[in-house]
Amino acid sequence: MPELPEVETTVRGIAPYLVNTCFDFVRIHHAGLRWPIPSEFSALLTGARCVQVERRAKYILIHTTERTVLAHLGMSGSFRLVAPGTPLKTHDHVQIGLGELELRYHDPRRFGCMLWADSERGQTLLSSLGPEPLTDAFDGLVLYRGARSKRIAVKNYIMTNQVVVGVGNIYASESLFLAGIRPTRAANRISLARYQRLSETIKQVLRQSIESGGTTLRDFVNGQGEPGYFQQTLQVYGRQGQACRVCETPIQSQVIGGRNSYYCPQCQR
DNA sequence: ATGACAACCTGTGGGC
DNA sequence: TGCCCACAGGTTGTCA
Repeated sequence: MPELPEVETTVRGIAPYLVNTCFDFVRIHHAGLRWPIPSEFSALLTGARCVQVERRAKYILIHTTERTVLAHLGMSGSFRLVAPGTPLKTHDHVQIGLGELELRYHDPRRFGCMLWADSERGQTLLSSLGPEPLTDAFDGLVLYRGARSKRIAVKNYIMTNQVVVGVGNIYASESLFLAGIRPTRAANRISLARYQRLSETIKQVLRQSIESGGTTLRDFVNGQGEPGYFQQTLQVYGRQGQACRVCETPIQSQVIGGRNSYYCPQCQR
Protein backbone atom coordinates (compact mmCIF):
# COMPACT_ATOMS: atom_id res chain seq x y z
CA MET A 1 0.00 0.00 0.00
CA PRO A 2 1.99 2.95 1.14
CA GLU A 3 4.90 4.63 -0.51
CA LEU A 4 6.39 7.84 0.81
CA PRO A 5 3.55 10.12 -0.38
CA GLU A 6 0.95 7.91 1.31
CA VAL A 7 2.93 7.95 4.55
CA GLU A 8 3.33 11.72 4.33
CA THR A 9 -0.40 12.08 3.64
CA THR A 10 -1.13 9.93 6.67
CA VAL A 11 1.15 11.99 8.92
CA ARG A 12 -0.41 15.25 7.76
CA GLY A 13 -3.86 13.80 8.24
CA ILE A 14 -3.41 12.57 11.80
CA ALA A 15 -0.88 15.02 13.26
CA PRO A 16 -3.36 17.88 13.95
CA TYR A 17 -5.53 15.49 15.99
CA LEU A 18 -2.64 13.94 17.90
CA VAL A 19 -0.34 16.80 18.81
CA ASN A 20 -1.04 18.18 22.30
CA THR A 21 -3.61 15.45 22.89
CA CYS A 22 -3.33 12.94 25.73
CA PHE A 23 -3.80 9.22 25.11
CA ASP A 24 -6.66 8.22 27.48
CA PHE A 25 -6.22 4.55 26.67
CA VAL A 26 -4.09 2.34 24.47
CA ARG A 27 -5.38 -1.12 23.61
CA ILE A 28 -3.45 -3.80 21.76
CA HIS A 29 -5.75 -6.26 20.01
CA HIS A 30 -3.13 -8.11 17.97
CA ALA A 31 0.51 -7.65 18.90
CA GLY A 32 1.62 -9.78 15.96
CA LEU A 33 3.20 -7.53 13.34
CA ARG A 34 6.55 -7.87 11.60
CA TRP A 35 7.99 -7.70 15.09
CA PRO A 36 5.71 -7.99 18.12
CA ILE A 37 4.38 -4.76 19.58
CA PRO A 38 6.27 -4.36 22.90
CA SER A 39 4.37 -5.80 25.85
CA GLU A 40 4.63 -2.60 27.89
CA PHE A 41 3.31 -0.53 24.97
CA SER A 42 -0.09 0.15 26.45
CA ALA A 43 1.08 0.78 30.01
CA LEU A 44 3.80 3.26 29.03
CA LEU A 45 1.71 5.25 26.54
CA THR A 46 -1.49 5.55 28.54
CA GLY A 47 -1.69 9.09 29.91
CA ALA A 48 1.15 10.31 27.71
CA ARG A 49 0.67 13.48 25.68
CA CYS A 50 1.65 13.54 22.02
CA VAL A 51 4.26 16.18 21.30
CA GLN A 52 5.00 15.74 17.60
CA VAL A 53 4.30 13.44 14.66
CA GLU A 54 6.86 13.21 11.88
CA ARG A 55 7.91 11.05 8.96
CA ARG A 56 11.38 9.62 8.33
CA ALA A 57 11.58 7.53 5.17
CA LYS A 58 8.37 5.47 5.34
CA TYR A 59 8.43 5.38 9.11
CA ILE A 60 6.07 7.42 11.26
CA LEU A 61 7.52 8.77 14.50
CA ILE A 62 5.01 9.62 17.20
CA HIS A 63 6.77 11.58 19.92
CA THR A 64 5.10 11.68 23.31
CA THR A 65 5.96 12.98 26.75
CA GLU A 66 6.88 9.40 27.67
CA ARG A 67 8.34 7.55 24.71
CA THR A 68 8.62 7.82 20.92
CA VAL A 69 6.76 5.28 18.81
CA LEU A 70 8.24 4.10 15.52
CA ALA A 71 5.53 2.82 13.19
CA HIS A 72 5.68 1.44 9.66
CA LEU A 73 2.68 0.65 7.45
CA GLY A 74 4.31 -2.20 5.53
CA MET A 75 2.31 -3.18 2.45
CA SER A 76 -1.19 -2.91 3.84
CA GLY A 77 -1.10 -0.79 7.00
CA SER A 78 -3.09 2.35 7.73
CA PHE A 79 -3.90 4.77 10.52
CA ARG A 80 -7.49 5.89 10.74
CA LEU A 81 -9.19 8.46 12.92
CA VAL A 82 -12.67 7.29 13.87
CA ALA A 83 -15.44 8.26 16.24
CA PRO A 84 -15.33 6.47 19.61
CA GLY A 85 -17.60 3.43 19.50
CA THR A 86 -16.95 2.67 15.86
CA PRO A 87 -16.92 -1.15 15.62
CA LEU A 88 -13.47 -2.68 15.40
CA LYS A 89 -12.55 -4.22 12.08
CA THR A 90 -10.63 -7.43 11.54
CA HIS A 91 -6.91 -6.63 11.63
CA ASP A 92 -7.31 -3.50 13.75
CA HIS A 93 -4.19 -4.03 15.87
CA VAL A 94 -4.07 -0.93 18.04
CA GLN A 95 -6.68 1.44 19.40
CA ILE A 96 -5.65 4.76 20.99
CA GLY A 97 -8.17 6.99 22.75
CA LEU A 98 -7.86 10.70 21.98
CA GLY A 99 -10.94 12.01 23.79
CA GLU A 100 -13.33 13.02 21.01
CA LEU A 101 -11.64 10.66 18.56
CA GLU A 102 -9.86 7.35 18.34
CA LEU A 103 -6.76 6.45 16.37
CA ARG A 104 -6.64 2.93 14.97
CA TYR A 105 -3.76 1.07 13.42
CA HIS A 106 -4.95 -1.48 10.88
CA ASP A 107 -2.72 -3.95 9.01
CA PRO A 108 -4.06 -7.15 7.39
CA ARG A 109 -0.77 -8.46 6.04
CA ARG A 110 1.20 -7.60 9.19
CA PHE A 111 4.29 -6.42 7.35
CA GLY A 112 4.16 -3.20 9.32
CA CYS A 113 5.49 -2.59 12.81
CA MET A 114 5.02 -0.53 15.97
CA LEU A 115 8.14 -0.30 18.09
CA TRP A 116 9.86 2.00 20.54
CA ALA A 117 12.08 4.29 18.49
CA ASP A 118 14.89 4.00 21.03
CA SER A 119 14.87 0.20 21.14
CA GLU A 120 17.78 -1.65 19.63
CA ARG A 121 15.64 -2.71 16.70
CA GLY A 122 14.27 0.78 16.22
CA GLN A 123 17.70 2.36 16.22
CA THR A 124 19.01 -0.22 13.76
CA LEU A 125 16.15 0.50 11.38
CA LEU A 126 16.59 4.26 11.52
CA SER A 127 20.38 4.30 11.34
CA SER A 128 20.64 2.50 8.01
CA LEU A 129 18.52 5.02 6.10
CA GLY A 130 19.84 7.16 3.25
CA PRO A 131 18.87 10.78 2.55
CA GLU A 132 15.31 12.05 2.29
CA PRO A 133 14.48 12.52 -1.40
CA LEU A 134 12.77 15.89 -0.91
CA THR A 135 15.75 17.57 0.73
CA ASP A 136 18.92 19.13 -0.66
CA ALA A 137 20.85 16.19 0.78
CA PHE A 138 19.59 14.18 -2.18
CA ASP A 139 20.67 15.04 -5.72
CA GLY A 140 22.10 13.55 -8.89
CA LEU A 141 25.62 13.49 -7.50
CA VAL A 142 24.50 11.31 -4.58
CA LEU A 143 23.00 8.85 -7.05
CA TYR A 144 26.00 8.95 -9.37
CA ARG A 145 28.62 8.49 -6.67
CA GLY A 146 26.73 5.69 -4.96
CA ALA A 147 26.37 3.80 -8.22
CA ARG A 148 30.04 3.48 -9.16
CA SER A 149 30.39 -0.18 -8.18
CA LYS A 150 26.73 -1.17 -8.62
CA ARG A 151 25.81 -3.36 -11.53
CA ILE A 152 22.23 -3.85 -10.40
CA ALA A 153 19.36 -2.50 -12.47
CA VAL A 154 18.86 1.22 -11.83
CA LYS A 155 15.30 0.56 -10.71
CA ASN A 156 16.51 -1.68 -7.90
CA TYR A 157 19.24 0.83 -7.13
CA ILE A 158 16.89 3.77 -6.52
CA MET A 159 14.65 1.51 -4.43
CA THR A 160 17.52 0.74 -2.06
CA ASN A 161 16.95 2.57 1.21
CA GLN A 162 20.64 3.13 1.89
CA VAL A 163 20.84 5.13 -1.37
CA VAL A 164 17.70 7.22 -0.99
CA VAL A 165 14.59 6.51 1.04
CA GLY A 166 10.97 6.52 0.01
CA VAL A 167 11.16 5.44 -3.64
CA GLY A 168 8.83 2.45 -3.86
CA ASN A 169 7.72 0.29 -6.75
CA ILE A 170 5.21 2.72 -8.25
CA TYR A 171 7.31 5.87 -8.11
CA ALA A 172 10.47 4.07 -9.23
CA SER A 173 8.76 3.21 -12.52
CA GLU A 174 7.20 6.66 -12.80
CA SER A 175 10.38 8.65 -12.16
CA LEU A 176 12.42 6.50 -14.55
CA PHE A 177 9.84 7.11 -17.26
CA LEU A 178 9.99 10.87 -16.77
CA ALA A 179 13.80 10.74 -16.85
CA GLY A 180 13.80 8.60 -20.01
CA ILE A 181 15.87 5.85 -18.40
CA ARG A 182 15.15 2.18 -18.94
CA PRO A 183 14.63 0.48 -15.56
CA THR A 184 16.88 -2.47 -16.47
CA ARG A 185 19.93 -0.31 -17.21
CA ALA A 186 22.88 -1.05 -14.92
CA ALA A 187 23.25 1.61 -12.23
CA ASN A 188 26.93 2.17 -13.03
CA ARG A 189 26.21 2.75 -16.72
CA ILE A 190 24.34 6.01 -16.26
CA SER A 191 25.95 9.46 -16.62
CA LEU A 192 25.95 12.16 -13.96
CA ALA A 193 23.76 14.31 -16.17
CA ARG A 194 21.13 11.59 -16.43
CA TYR A 195 21.27 10.99 -12.68
CA GLN A 196 20.74 14.71 -12.16
CA ARG A 197 17.66 14.48 -14.31
CA LEU A 198 16.52 11.36 -12.43
CA SER A 199 16.92 12.98 -9.02
CA GLU A 200 14.70 15.82 -10.28
CA THR A 201 11.99 13.50 -11.58
CA ILE A 202 12.00 11.55 -8.32
CA LYS A 203 11.41 14.78 -6.41
CA GLN A 204 8.78 15.88 -8.91
CA VAL A 205 6.82 12.64 -8.79
CA LEU A 206 6.87 12.43 -5.01
CA ARG A 207 5.87 16.09 -4.58
CA GLN A 208 3.02 15.83 -7.05
CA SER A 209 1.72 12.68 -5.44
CA ILE A 210 1.80 14.25 -1.98
CA GLU A 211 -0.16 17.22 -3.35
CA SER A 212 -2.75 14.81 -4.77
CA GLY A 213 -3.13 13.01 -1.48
CA GLY A 214 -1.24 9.88 -2.45
CA THR A 215 -1.94 7.12 -4.94
CA THR A 216 -4.96 4.94 -4.42
CA LEU A 217 -4.43 1.30 -5.33
CA ARG A 218 -7.13 -0.89 -3.93
CA ASP A 219 -7.69 0.47 -0.46
CA PHE A 220 -5.34 3.29 0.47
CA VAL A 221 -7.06 5.86 2.65
CA ASN A 222 -5.64 8.79 4.55
CA GLY A 223 -6.24 9.55 8.22
CA GLN A 224 -9.82 10.56 7.47
CA GLY A 225 -10.50 7.47 5.40
CA GLU A 226 -10.36 9.34 2.10
CA PRO A 227 -8.68 7.95 -1.04
CA GLY A 228 -5.81 9.60 -2.92
CA TYR A 229 -6.07 10.89 -6.46
CA PHE A 230 -2.58 10.46 -7.89
CA GLN A 231 -3.49 7.25 -9.70
CA GLN A 232 -5.13 9.28 -12.45
CA THR A 233 -1.71 10.78 -13.17
CA LEU A 234 0.30 7.57 -13.46
CA GLN A 235 2.25 7.44 -16.72
CA VAL A 236 3.37 3.81 -16.84
CA TYR A 237 2.65 1.92 -13.61
CA GLY A 238 0.05 -0.77 -14.22
CA ARG A 239 -0.41 0.32 -17.86
CA GLN A 240 1.20 -2.61 -19.71
CA GLY A 241 -0.19 -2.93 -23.21
CA GLN A 242 -1.69 0.56 -23.13
CA ALA A 243 -0.37 3.40 -25.26
CA CYS A 244 2.47 5.53 -23.91
CA ARG A 245 1.03 8.96 -23.15
CA VAL A 246 3.94 10.56 -25.03
CA CYS A 247 4.61 8.40 -28.11
CA GLU A 248 1.74 5.86 -28.11
CA THR A 249 4.09 2.87 -28.09
CA PRO A 250 2.58 0.08 -25.94
CA ILE A 251 3.89 0.17 -22.36
CA GLN A 252 5.83 -2.95 -21.46
CA SER A 253 6.05 -4.72 -18.12
CA GLN A 254 8.93 -6.81 -16.84
CA VAL A 255 9.81 -8.36 -13.52
CA ILE A 256 12.99 -6.76 -12.19
CA GLY A 257 14.34 -7.86 -8.84
CA GLY A 258 11.12 -9.73 -8.18
CA ARG A 259 8.94 -6.66 -8.64
CA ASN A 260 6.80 -5.82 -11.62
CA SER A 261 8.15 -2.85 -13.53
CA TYR A 262 6.70 -0.75 -16.32
CA TYR A 263 8.36 1.31 -19.02
CA CYS A 264 8.03 2.67 -22.52
CA PRO A 265 10.54 0.91 -24.81
CA GLN A 266 10.59 3.96 -27.10
CA CYS A 267 10.95 6.78 -24.57
CA GLN A 268 13.26 4.99 -22.15
CA ARG A 269 16.78 3.89 -23.12
C1' DA B 1 31.05 -6.08 -1.01
C1' DT B 2 27.52 -7.37 -4.15
C1' DG B 3 23.36 -9.23 -5.67
C1' DA B 4 19.70 -12.72 -6.13
C1' DC B 5 15.95 -14.46 -3.77
C1' DA B 6 13.04 -16.40 -0.07
C1' DA B 7 10.44 -15.05 3.68
C1' DC B 8 6.99 -12.67 6.37
C1' DC B 9 1.05 -12.48 5.77
C1' DT B 10 -3.87 -11.78 4.07
C1' DG B 11 -6.96 -10.17 0.55
C1' DT B 12 -8.42 -9.71 -4.08
C1' DG B 13 -9.20 -10.48 -8.81
C1' DG B 14 -9.03 -13.29 -12.85
C1' DG B 15 -9.65 -17.62 -15.11
C1' DC B 16 -12.09 -21.72 -15.34
C1' DT C 1 -21.25 -19.11 -7.50
C1' DG C 2 -17.15 -21.24 -6.15
C1' DC C 3 -12.37 -22.78 -6.28
C1' DC C 4 -7.49 -22.14 -7.15
C1' DC C 5 -3.69 -19.55 -8.38
C1' DA C 6 -1.05 -15.45 -9.10
C1' DC C 7 -0.03 -11.34 -7.38
C1' DA C 8 -0.03 -6.98 -4.43
C1' DG C 9 2.21 -0.48 -2.42
C1' DG C 10 7.97 -3.16 1.76
C1' DT C 11 11.88 -4.67 3.98
C1' DT C 12 15.02 -7.95 6.19
C1' DG C 13 17.81 -11.80 6.31
C1' DT C 14 20.35 -15.54 4.17
C1' DC C 15 23.17 -17.52 0.93
C1' DA C 16 26.14 -17.89 -3.12
